[in-house]
Amino acid sequence: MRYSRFLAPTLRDDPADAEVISHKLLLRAGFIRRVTSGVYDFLPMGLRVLRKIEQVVREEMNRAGAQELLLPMVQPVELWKKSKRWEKYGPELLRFTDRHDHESCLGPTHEEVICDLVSRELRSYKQLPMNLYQIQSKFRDEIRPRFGLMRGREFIMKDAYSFHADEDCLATEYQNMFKAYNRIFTRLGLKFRPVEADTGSIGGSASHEFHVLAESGEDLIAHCAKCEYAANVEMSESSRTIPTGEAGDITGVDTPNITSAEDVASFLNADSAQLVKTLIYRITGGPNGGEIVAACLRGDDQLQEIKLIRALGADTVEMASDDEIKSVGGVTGFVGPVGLSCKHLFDDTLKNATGLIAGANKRDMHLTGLDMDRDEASAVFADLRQTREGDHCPKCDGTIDLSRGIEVGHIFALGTCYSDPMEVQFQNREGKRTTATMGCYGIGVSRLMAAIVEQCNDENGIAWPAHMAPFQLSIITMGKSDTGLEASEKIYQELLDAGIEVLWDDRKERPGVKFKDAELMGIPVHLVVGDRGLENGIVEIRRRNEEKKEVQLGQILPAVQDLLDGSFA
RNA sequence: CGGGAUGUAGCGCAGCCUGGUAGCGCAUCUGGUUUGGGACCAGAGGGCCGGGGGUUCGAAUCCCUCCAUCCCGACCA
Repeated sequence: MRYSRFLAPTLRDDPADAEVISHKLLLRAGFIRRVTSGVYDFLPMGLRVLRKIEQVVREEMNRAGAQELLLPMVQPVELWKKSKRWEKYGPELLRFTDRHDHESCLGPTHEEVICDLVSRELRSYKQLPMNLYQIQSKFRDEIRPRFGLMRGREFIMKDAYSFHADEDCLATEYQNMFKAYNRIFTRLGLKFRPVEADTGSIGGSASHEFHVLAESGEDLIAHCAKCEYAANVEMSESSRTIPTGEAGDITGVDTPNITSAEDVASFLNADSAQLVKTLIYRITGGPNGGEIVAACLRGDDQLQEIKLIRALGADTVEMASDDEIKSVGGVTGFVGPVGLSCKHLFDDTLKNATGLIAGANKRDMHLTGLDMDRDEASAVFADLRQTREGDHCPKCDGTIDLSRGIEVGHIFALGTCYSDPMEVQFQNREGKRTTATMGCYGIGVSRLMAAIVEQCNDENGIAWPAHMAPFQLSIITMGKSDTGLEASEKIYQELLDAGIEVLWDDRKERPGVKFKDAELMGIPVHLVVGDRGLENGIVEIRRRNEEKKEVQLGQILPAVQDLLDGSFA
């Protein structure tokens, strides 16, 4: 490709509204442009990288025995009503009505459509197992799109769906996909970690997320420093050492205008772990919607809302208003479990605890000497607290570290939660109609592009792993004499004929501009053709950010191939 | 949807407080000089100052309102 004819508009300054490095660099290097909130153009340069990522994903999925197909983006209301998700999915599902007054939606995921297809074609257990995947645009009307490609509303996803005659077969395929995902992210040159995950709104039994480790990640990952244990903090189990409190009688103490756990603890000269923090929530979705509940934790722990939601069997929860707190007998700032009329859940760390301090549900007063076994004998316990750095690993005697991660893949063992309502059935060996068991497996392809940049960048721009770069090599023609252009053209043709992806910077720009752009775009090998070298029959070649080497004109191809091979090491 | 910030040329910004009819750098176009790491000189094009309403003789500037964008929270690949 000749740069003078190529749409690759680079910017000298970071766009002001880009926050994370991948967003800045992808905009600056001319890979993407924003069209509207959470929706992007992929320019020629960006598409080249996207295609390479897709190709790695495709190769590994095929190798793992999955088969590619392509499902529609527009999906009819009937399928979503059948799965009950037309009601459940919420505003992220973009719905619209066509000229015939028929309701449809843009696919945020494809369980409905694939189940519909498979239910019509599947007859016998002999056709199973079957794993079908596609690489396609998805649309989710996200509340807050951000960070460029990291969280778009329209994005490109690889989604795979497997169908099985029984749970054992699903478990085997789940492991197969787990391994395939490890190969994919390894080939993409990423530092990543598979973690145990919440099954979330998709539903199902087992689930792992694959996280690229990066400071800009939106998720928190708890992982053991010693063993393989790793989990999203939304569900990570861990324990902590807690000082035991002195047993005693319940006593009311004045705590004028002192409300926060830390302030009460220091006022009473106690450890904030001895405080019971009581948070009042309203269940906002699910069968028990509207109910007010209390969650009680150690004063120095944070509530993990996802855990609360799971413990309650709710869909969503919200912090209760002051009026709602009052309605269950609480006083904002001085809420405690004693005397609250709503259902309350205690964190596991409060089991058998003695000498606790809690709000008295009276203004300016707390209770001391609370004893769980004596005063809350019928308490219901659950794991509600968020894992903290330094906690004990649930699997070994190691300690837990926290890292930020970008979720780039997610695999689910679904069971029959979709195939059942969607009636994906087959005849088993005994001739009986049986519902297929399912798994589903997603990779955020466009998000991966951003994640790679998050890990692979330096002060000069994007440092693509060589096999992900938009071009393998850039010819940088110096000066303005015709000899330089003519020599460059010959070299360009020679390299193209050898099957090398070449960007020839034939623009009438000064050398500095060309170097800066090639480095910004992350092209791994630069070939510099200048009058000075040509007089002596040589050109210069070098890898991005490395020392240059001189090469005889006749030796260019082998030298280039040598450097390119080296780039894969 | 809550909290915070910002909207002025393709990109980055100044001007706003203290109203007088829009400017700088980069980019673009023309001519010239340059040419081994984001050149220089001269000239040019490009703006309903986010939209609407108000105050005023006069609004980018003050007031109201809507919209958009970005950041922090709930969602997710």
